[in-house]
This record gives sequence, structure tokens and C-alpha cells, in this order.
Amino acid sequence: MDELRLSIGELARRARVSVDTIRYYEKRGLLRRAERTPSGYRAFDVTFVRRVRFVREAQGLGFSLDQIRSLLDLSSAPAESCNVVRSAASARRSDIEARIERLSRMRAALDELVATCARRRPGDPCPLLDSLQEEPPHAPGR
Amino acid sequence: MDELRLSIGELARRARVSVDTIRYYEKRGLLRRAERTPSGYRAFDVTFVRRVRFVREAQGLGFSLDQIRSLLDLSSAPAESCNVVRSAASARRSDIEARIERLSRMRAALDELVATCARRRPGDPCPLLDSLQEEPPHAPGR
DNA sequence: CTTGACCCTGGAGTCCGCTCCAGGCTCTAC
DNA sequence: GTAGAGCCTGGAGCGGACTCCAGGGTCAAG
Repeated sequence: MDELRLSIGELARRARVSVDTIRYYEKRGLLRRAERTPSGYRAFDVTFVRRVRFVREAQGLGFSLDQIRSLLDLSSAPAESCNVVRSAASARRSDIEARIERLSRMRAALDELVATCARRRPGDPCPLLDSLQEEPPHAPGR
Repeated sequence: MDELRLSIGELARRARVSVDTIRYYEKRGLLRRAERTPSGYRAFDVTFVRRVRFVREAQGLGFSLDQIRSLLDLSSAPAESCNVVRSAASARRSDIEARIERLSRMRAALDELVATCARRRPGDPCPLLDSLQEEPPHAPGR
């Protein structure tokens, strides 16, 4: 396989995932169909390595593959569709922002827990459970 | 059912989950076994409402049920086991911290994307994909 | 004392995100 | 030209987190 094209195994190694995972991502539309060698082998552009790594990172942060696809779609949208991109991006942004806030409350609660645990007796209220008690402003009930 | 005890249906309504979900959480050890009425119905303490909501919140942030259980275990550990609690809590804390950092990078990348999208032409590099490219210090290859 | 809403258990089914396998072709390397 | 690693497709299997169902008991209202 030539210098700039990776076999599926190469891509998998570089992105630290399995070959099956790559094929699965392709099937799910997270990776565009790779070119093929005359014999039918996939030949990936090196840029695929980043894409795959991005997918894994985002998964680690709790995004579903569908969400990640929409994140990736933003990145490759043509400049013309700028308004669409902008509004999609800011929707994602506020989702991420909200996650950060909730995680920060958890972090604070854990700090509190550590700080108070020496003087806590069984039966005292737990700061951890309190960290996420706000009613969502008006979540329309799932 | 008396004033301070909730039936499973009541608990489910208040916590905005299904009855089956409650039973499932119980089975998975996220909720301690509830008391039973003479006829065998579960009778939950009102505090279960918070616990269930906490579980859902934490799930929304990308924690698995097993991780959430360990988070909850921290909160109910007796004061005696303080050192254990403290170290578990700080492990969780750094996990959360890392998530916050990675989400912040994503947020920054989205901001960048919005900012540059007006002047971006197809083929220009995508800031989004760049946001998570750092090699992990030395992940031991899965 | 029956109807309808609610509860019980145990187990099957579903969706997601892989992971594994069968059966078969390809590609160096000896 | 044959061994062995790698690739192909299609499909089955799996663990997590539910969701649904069958078959049956409970309970308040009329």
C-alpha cells in the first residue's frame, strides 16, 4: 500500500481501535467510504486517523455515535452553509456547556465530601446527592 | 400507602423514570432493597427520589451504572472508613476533572468553528477535529 | 363482589456498540 | 507454489441498560 494510503489494519493500529470497529464506523456513517485498491482492499487517507481518534474521545465523554456524527458533519460542511453550521454548532456548544456545569457541581460535591468526611457521622446528609438536585427548568418529561 | 412511603409507581412518577427502571436499578444494586408492605409491595422512603434522579443525571453525563454505584457508595460510607472514601472520592474527582478539560477543549473548538466558518473555504483545516488530538501521555495500547 | 388500576416475579426482547466467526480472496516471502 | 498474515462480506453473538410480557395477587370504588 502506497505511502499516503493506509490499509484498514494500519489505520486501526494508528487509531488504537480494532479493524472491526473501523468497518463498523464506516457502516454507521462516521467515516466516509474509503477508496479501494484494485483488489478491493480499503485504502484510507491519513486524515482518517484523526477522525477515528476524535470519535473515541467524544465517546469517552458520553456522546453517542449519532451525536458524534453530527459533530463531525459540522466540521466538513461547506462554507456556504455557514448559518446552518453556526446554529448547529451553538446548539452543541450549549449541550457541552451544560455538561461542564453539571460535572463541576459533581466535582464540588466530591470536594465537599472529602472535606467533611472526617467529621461526618452516619446519618448526616450527603453532599454528593445534593449536587444534582435542581429541577431542570422545565424539562418536558421524557 | 402511608404518607412517608412511596409505592413503586409513585417513586417512578416523581423521579420521572419507569417502574421497570426502578426494579432494574434495585436488581443492579443502585437502590437498596426497599421495605415491603404485608402484601409484598415495595414501600420506598422519600429519599429514594433523589437517589434515582442522581442516577439519571449522572448517566446523562456519561457514567455507567457501575460507576454511579461507586459514586453512591461513597456517599453512604460510614464515617469510619474515611480514608477509603477520601481516596475513592479523589479518584472520581480526577476522572471528572479530566472530562471537564476535554469538554472545554471541544467547546473552544466549536467556538473557533463558529468564528472561522464565515471565512473558511472547503479544504481548510477543521478546528473541531483538532480539539482532541493530544496523544494521551502514555496509554498502554488496548 | 366485581372492575380496573396497581403491584409481584421471572424471563424474553430490544437497541447500541461493538466483537467474533465462517468462508473465501490477496499478497508478500520463502 | 504454498504458508501465513491480512483483507473481504454477511451475519451471529455479547454486555449494558433498559422495556415488555405472561401469569397472577392486591386494593379502593361503586
